Amino acid sequence: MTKTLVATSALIYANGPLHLGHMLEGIQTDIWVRSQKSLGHKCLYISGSDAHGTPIMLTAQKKGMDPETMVARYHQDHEQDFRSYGVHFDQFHSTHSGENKALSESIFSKIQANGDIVNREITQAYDPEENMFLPDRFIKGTCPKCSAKDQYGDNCEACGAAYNPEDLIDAYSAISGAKPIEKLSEHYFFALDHYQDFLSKWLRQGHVSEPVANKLQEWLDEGLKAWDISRDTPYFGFLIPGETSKYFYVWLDAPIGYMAGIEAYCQNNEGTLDDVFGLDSQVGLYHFIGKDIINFHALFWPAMLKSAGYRQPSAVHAHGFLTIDGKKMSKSRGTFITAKRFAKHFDPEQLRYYFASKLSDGLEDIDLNLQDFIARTNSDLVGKVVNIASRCAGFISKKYQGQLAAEADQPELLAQWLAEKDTITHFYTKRQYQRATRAIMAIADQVNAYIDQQKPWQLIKDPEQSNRVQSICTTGLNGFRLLVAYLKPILPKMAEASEAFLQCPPLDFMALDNHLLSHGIATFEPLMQRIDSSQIEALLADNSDEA
RNA sequence: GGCUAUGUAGCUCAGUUGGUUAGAGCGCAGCAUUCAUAAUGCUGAUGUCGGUGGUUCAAGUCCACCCAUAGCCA
Repeated sequence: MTKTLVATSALIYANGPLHLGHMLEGIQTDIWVRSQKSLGHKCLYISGSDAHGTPIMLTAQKKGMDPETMVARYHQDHEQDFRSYGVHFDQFHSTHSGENKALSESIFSKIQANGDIVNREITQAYDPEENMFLPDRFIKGTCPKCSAKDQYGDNCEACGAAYNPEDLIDAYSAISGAKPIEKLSEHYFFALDHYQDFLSKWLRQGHVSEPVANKLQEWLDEGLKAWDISRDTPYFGFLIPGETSKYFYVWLDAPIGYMAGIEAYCQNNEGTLDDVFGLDSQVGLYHFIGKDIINFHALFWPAMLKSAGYRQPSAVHAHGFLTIDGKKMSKSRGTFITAKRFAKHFDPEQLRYYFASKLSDGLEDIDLNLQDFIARTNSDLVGKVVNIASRCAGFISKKYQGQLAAEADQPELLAQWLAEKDTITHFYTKRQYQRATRAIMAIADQVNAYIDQQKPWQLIKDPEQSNRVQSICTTGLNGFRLLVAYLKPILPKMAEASEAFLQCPPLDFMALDNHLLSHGIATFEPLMQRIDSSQIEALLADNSDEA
């Protein structure tokens, strides 16, 4: 049955270059979308720029440009980086867009009309020199627990303690250095507590995995509280209707950005936003996110949608973080690698395969172990898969004018490898890419073992055995064709090159049943480069990243 | 500090509802092979399953506590 699906990955905060952690999510989602398309489903991939908030405003100030200009620049830069990694969006939109402004305002008023907006005065730290309220992370000071200096307002990096900014000793503004004062302001709150019962049920209906539900259970156990959705000027964002100095908090309009992206897609193509978000929608809606923003996507967002009269996501899929050689990505430790720098030294498809070989449907962090990355690429892709084409193609080109035999030797083997398709596509759908790659490599091992048993390089010496050699290589190359088809969601570029080599139509999961027989192929050319360890040294020595 | 996860061979990871001698790939050792981007095949070695107690006829798998790591705490 053909389904209509929409997948999103988290909108990218538009104040810096893309790094490999962003790529992990983009690649995970892209592989899923490609696999679903290959299965014949209609599947859209929506993402975009997250353009608002204090950090964007301040970064732009520091760079001496308008936030609009900076956001537009990173928007283009990010989409380009994703493209170079084969991550293809049906719509890469922005939260700083007309669609998003209209939707944010309309959702706010629906929520308000539903009685879920409350106003309350709160006290907040205020920078008297910059004349602005300070978010927690822009207040620094001495940790009240361990006395470490220059710690952020929410937690201490030295001892790990969590506290409130007012607990800091000798607090100062990270922007001006001034001592913050307390100031009153009226804020808008979304009455999340009205959705306590709704969310308790929703979380246990399979929309999130059990570990995620357990995590969010903490919030429910403590009792949900109203969520502050407004910020005072100066702020880069959308003004709250009827206000002149109060804006929507960035996390209010960020998830609405998914809707804006879909609406923009519909305007350029077909359908309406309501097809996806209407209460009777049958479209599968899947959010791929990192584990740090689970609360926004699996508590606040479903509640907002409920209040505003929309459907909820079919599922929220959270993944872990990327570490590099076991360490957190961090600029100071030199383990921060931008997408651009990595792509200068490696074929991005190699990273796609490496990530796939380690990704599961769980929350565990993924480690990019650079030595392991070499081993995986060289042994799986070059040594196993591409090697099959390489070792069969020579015979076919030199001895048979590039023609495959009319019949495969041992067709039952091909049937067996083809029968693995359902298992493999199931793993893709379940986001168990590690299992998918294992299943695929197990087939590659079988194809290589088969060729080894048949020893075409010995048979070729006997003219009587010529037809057998041709049909053995035909079996080998058809095995290769299936392997490439199975890998195509992960390696779209290598698959295209292989299609050109095999001179066959696009290798979709839906179109694999007919093997290539009495069929001409092109001359073999290397489809994937082996990695040399000197490339890692070059990557680590390269300091060309944007400051 | 509280909570949620994670901790299995040198490396990266599987281990279903507890059940015979704990698995895979890479790496390593030996053999075979030379068609292939020094690729492939066969054989083999390797683990106090983070620690300590406990439940059980039986625990990597359940329980308690401890240690380490990560994330979250509106």
